[in-house]
Formats: sequence, structure tokens, C-alpha cells
Amino acid sequence: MTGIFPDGYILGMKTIFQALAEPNRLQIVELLRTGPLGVGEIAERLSMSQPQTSKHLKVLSEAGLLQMEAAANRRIYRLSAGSFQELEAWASSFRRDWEQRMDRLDDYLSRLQDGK
Amino acid sequence: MTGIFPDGYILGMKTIFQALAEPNRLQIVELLRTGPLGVGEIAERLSMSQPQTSKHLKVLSEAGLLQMEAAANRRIYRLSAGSFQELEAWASSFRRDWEQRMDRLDDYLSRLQDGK
DNA sequence: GAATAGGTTTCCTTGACAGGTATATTCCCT
DNA sequence: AGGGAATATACCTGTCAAGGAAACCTATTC
Repeated sequence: MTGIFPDGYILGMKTIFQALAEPNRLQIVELLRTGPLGVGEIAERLSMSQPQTSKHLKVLSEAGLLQMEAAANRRIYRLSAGSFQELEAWASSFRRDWEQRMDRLDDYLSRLQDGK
Repeated sequence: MTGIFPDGYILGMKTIFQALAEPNRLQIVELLRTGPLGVGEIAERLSMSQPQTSKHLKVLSEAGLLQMEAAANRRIYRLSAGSFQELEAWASSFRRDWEQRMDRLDDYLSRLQDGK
């Protein structure tokens, strides 16, 4: 524990954020929205070198954002739902926080109005 | 343009991800879930130095994740909804992608079954 | 079974960024 | 005005990760 929050949670998120924080990787993710692709195609479409692409794909895969399927010589990468769901859950939890606060505020205000 | 996607979009997301990719900053965000806090309190609760904390708060603020309110000597930081909503929208857009794909697959399968 | 195509890994260099310490700034109090 | 509290900034240093070039794997084709 480095702090007062469960580390596993923080660490998983950290890995996801780190992976997505690099612009080329973010573009890979956006590109793969359109469907699975091989390494060479990704590299070409994004004007990246092939080793560079390979390394980025590795990082994204290790963060659980991508999954790979070996087809003979080629490796086909596609988006993997898990981490995106985690991300959405995390982000939406803040909205819930705020909504709760709003509810409490509403309660407070209506109690005021009722003269209690 | 570094690629084939609108840069503003990618860049905004990149800034958010970069900000959240640092564990201490992620912990600050989690801590601020519980409510607004001053710099000193944040530093103390997370066992960070004050300058360190200040710098992290700056990064988070510039990413739109925090907003600051000056109260005399003190600066009170609180979570700011905007970037979290952006994040949630982004993450959930992938889910929509997949759901659409499932729909198309369903269509396809039922057409198969109908012998068309 | 060489040559080739598609990918991965290694090594090196360089730039970005986090942490520490010291210094500046702003506000409050007396 | 002077002193102290709360925060921000500057500067320096060390670490880590991204990019490039080359070497390495593995499957395919002739």
C-alpha cells in the first residue's frame, strides 16, 4: 500500500491509463475500432515503423485492451472488451458520486422549504 | 495531424490519460471523491511533499479533472465533472461499437435461419 | 533447404517527467 | 511593518520509456 486505497484497483487503472496515454497507442485503439488488423497494416496506416508498432501493441495487450490471434505468419490484433468496461465503470462511478450529492442537496433544499 | 483521426479529440484524451497515469495523481483523484480538500491536507493524507502535491494538482487541473477555489491563503481543490464525463463517453462508445456488431451478427444469424 | 515475408526482441540513445530542495508569493495576524 | 502559515515556482538530478537500427524467429514458397 502506498496510500489509503486498495492498491490492486489503483494499479490496474494505472496500467490502463499509462497504455492509453501515448498518442500512437491511442491512435492504434481508434484504428482498431474499425475492425481487427495485422501489425503491418496498422504500421502502414499510422505511418509507424513495424518494430515500434509491435512494441505498442504489446503494451496495449498487457493492459488488457487488445487481444491477439495468430494466423500462420501473421498476428491479428483486435480490441478486447474487458479493460474498456473497467474504464467505463470507473468513470461512471464519479457521475454516481455527483448524482448522490445532488440528491442530498435536493433533500436538504426541500427540507428547508418545508420549514423543517 | 499525426494520423488519420481528428487531433483535437486524441489530444484531449491523451492529456486526461497522461494525468491519470501517474499513481500519486490517481490517488489524489480518489481522495477527492470524498470531498474538496486543501493542498496541505492532500499532501498529509497521501504522505507526499507539499511541492510534489502542488505540481500534481496543477497537472490534474490542466487536464480539466480538478477545479480550484481560492479561499484566502488556501487553495481548495475539488473534482470537476467535465473530463470525467468525456472519459465515460469515450469508454462507453466502445461498448456501443460492440453492441452494434452483436446486432449485425444477430441479423445475419436470423437471416441464415430463415433460409435467405 | 535457401530465400522471403511478417513479427518480435535487443541494445542504444535521447527526451520527458517525477522528486527534492530552496526560493518566491500571498494572505493573515499582531 | 514584521512574522508566520499556506501554496506555488525554479532549478537540479535521476529514472524511465519511446524511437531507431539491427538481429532474431517462424512460417511460407519455390
